[in-house]
Amino acid sequence: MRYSQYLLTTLKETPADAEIVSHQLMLRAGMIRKVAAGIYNYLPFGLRAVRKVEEIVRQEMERAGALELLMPMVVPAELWHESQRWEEYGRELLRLKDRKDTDFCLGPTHEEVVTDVVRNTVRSYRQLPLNLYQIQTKFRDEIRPRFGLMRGREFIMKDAYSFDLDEAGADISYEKMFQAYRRIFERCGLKFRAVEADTGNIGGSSSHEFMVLAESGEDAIVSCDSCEYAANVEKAELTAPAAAMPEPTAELQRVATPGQKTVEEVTGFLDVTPQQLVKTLILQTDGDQTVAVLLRGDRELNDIKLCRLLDCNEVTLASEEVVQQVTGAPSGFAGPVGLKLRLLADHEVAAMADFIVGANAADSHYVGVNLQRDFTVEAFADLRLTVAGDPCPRCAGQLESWRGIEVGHVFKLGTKYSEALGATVLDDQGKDRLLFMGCYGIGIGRTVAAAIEQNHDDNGIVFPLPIAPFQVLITVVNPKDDAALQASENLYQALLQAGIEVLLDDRDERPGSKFKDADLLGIPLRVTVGSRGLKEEAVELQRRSDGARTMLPLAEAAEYLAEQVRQALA
RNA sequence: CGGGGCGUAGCGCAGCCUGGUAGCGCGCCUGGUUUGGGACCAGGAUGUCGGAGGUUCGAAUCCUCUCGCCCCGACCA
Repeated sequence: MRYSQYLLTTLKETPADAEIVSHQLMLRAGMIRKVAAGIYNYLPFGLRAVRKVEEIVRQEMERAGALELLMPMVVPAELWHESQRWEEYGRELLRLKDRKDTDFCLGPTHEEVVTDVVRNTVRSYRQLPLNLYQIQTKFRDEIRPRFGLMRGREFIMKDAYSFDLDEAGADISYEKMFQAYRRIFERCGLKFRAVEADTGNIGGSSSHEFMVLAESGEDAIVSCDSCEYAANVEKAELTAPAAAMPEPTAELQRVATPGQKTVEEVTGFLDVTPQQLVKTLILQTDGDQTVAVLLRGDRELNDIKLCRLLDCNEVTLASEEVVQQVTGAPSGFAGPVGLKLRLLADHEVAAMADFIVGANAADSHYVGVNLQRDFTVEAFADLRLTVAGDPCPRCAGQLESWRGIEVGHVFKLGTKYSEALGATVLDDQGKDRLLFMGCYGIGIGRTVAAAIEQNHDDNGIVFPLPIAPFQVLITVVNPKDDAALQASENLYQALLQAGIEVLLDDRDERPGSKFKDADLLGIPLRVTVGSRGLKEEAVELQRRSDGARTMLPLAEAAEYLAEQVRQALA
């Protein structure tokens, strides 16, 4: 491709509304342009990177035995009614009506549709196992899209769905996809970790997320420093401390704490540590239950764990009015003593004695509080958010924490959808059997963004070669210099012949601008053709990754570059 | 949806408080000089000041409403 004929408008200045570096660079390098919140144009240069990732995904899916199909983006509501998700999915599901007033939605994921395909086409266990995938535009009406392609409302996703006769088969399919994902992200040149994850509203029994490690990641993950355990903090388990409940030593006593509401205020006022306080959260579920949860003062609630325990979809902090009504005090003074509410406590609380709680009365707390003696709870459970330093649930190690960008997610679904939609096959006994499913997603655009997040420097993008829009960039220092123009033209043609993806910067621009653009665009191999080198019948090769420069004899340059590309792709 | 902020040329911004000719830098177009790290000279184009209503002789500026966008929280590939 000749730069002079390409649509590639780079920006010198960073657009004001881009916050994270991948978004800024994608905008500056002319990869994407925003159309509306969370909705983007993929410009030619950006689309090439997207296609690269798609191609790697395709190859690995095919290698794993999956078959590509394409399902519609607009999905009739009927299918979503069958799975109950029309009601359950919430407002991320963009609903619309056609001219006949029939309900449709824009597909945010395709379990229903693919299950419909399979129930209508697969009759026998002999057609199994089956894995169908597509690469398609999804729409989720996110509450808050952000960070460019990192969290769009419209985004390109690879989604695969496996179908097996039984759970053992489904486990094998899951493992195959797991390995395929590893290969995909390795080939994309990413540093990542597979972690245990919550299944959210996709449902199913277990899942793993593939996290690209990056400071800007929206997810917190923990991993063990001595075993293989790694999990999203939402999911990370904590085993109950073995310590027995300590004996009370202090009397229950009410103290005045005027205006001291937060944990910091109360502990500061009483000159104690947050570890000596038990906070009482008054929460409401989407099922309109009100419950109280006890946590050690320095801990945070993991609402996903609580939801699982309460079998609800959402918990929110109760409003000031509700707190006032159930505790008889303004928020900040709630406590378990005498509280008439369902009362749950984190395991850690069971190991505490002589602690501090709110007194359910304005401006006062209790000190010297003890379980059993002063109040009882309905149950102890694992309810808090894991933090770095917590013990590993699998071994004697300690957990470390990281930030990650979720680029892939694999789920074991079981029979949730096959049961809802009635997807069965006949087994070897001639009996109907429900299919065991798995589903597997990769955010294509997000993977590109994550790769940039992980591979850039102050001057711009540093594309890993396998996903670079072009592999080689030829910079003609002065296109008015006929010898240089001719030499670069020859090199360009030779590289095209060799099947190399090459961009020839033949613009009549000052060299400085071209070099700046070259750095910004991040094409892995840059060849500079100028009079300086041509005197020695040579061109200069500079690697974007480390800036290393070498002179290449003109006659061998094409072959050498082609070999470099081949090696990088091997 | 709650909280915070912003909408003025393609991009980055000033002007608004205290109403009176819409500006700067970069980019873009034309011509010339220049050519190994964002050149220089000369000339040029570009705005319904997010939108609607109001106040006023007069509104980018003041008032009301509205739409959009960004950031922090709950959702997710």
